[in-house]
Amino acid sequence: MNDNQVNDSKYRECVYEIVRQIPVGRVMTYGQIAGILGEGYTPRTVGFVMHGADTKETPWQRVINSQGACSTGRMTVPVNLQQQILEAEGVKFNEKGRCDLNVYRWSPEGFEAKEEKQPSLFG
DNA sequence: AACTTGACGAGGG
DNA sequence: CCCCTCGCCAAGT
Repeated sequence: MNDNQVNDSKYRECVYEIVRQIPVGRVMTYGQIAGILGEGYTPRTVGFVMHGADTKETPWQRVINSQGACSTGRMTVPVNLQQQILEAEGVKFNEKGRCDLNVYRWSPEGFEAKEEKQPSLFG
């Protein structure tokens, strides 16, 4: 019996599912993922869940904070490792360690609707 | 069962 | 623009 423990990590799986869909050169914020999952999910918990992500199966580096910066801080990984990986994927960071979310922020299909300019439906 | 911690976000000064 | 505070919820002790 070793396949029943997967059922317990259902909460985390939802987060990983979205993160794995982030294409190369793109990023998402913790709050954005929390907003998509909604029920019981908050930026705080998403970050906590991401902390347990598999570095070989989940592109954890593509998840950054709302400021467009890496929040890893002084975690188990070397300083700014996340930023280094993203830069290798094509994401540009400024000297403040922040990138332009208006350019790199990505959303899964069905959740990108936010500023859809209606082509003058009646005029 | 209760308290504390944590890869966050928004608001106020 | 930077710093501080409150809210938010899961997991560890």
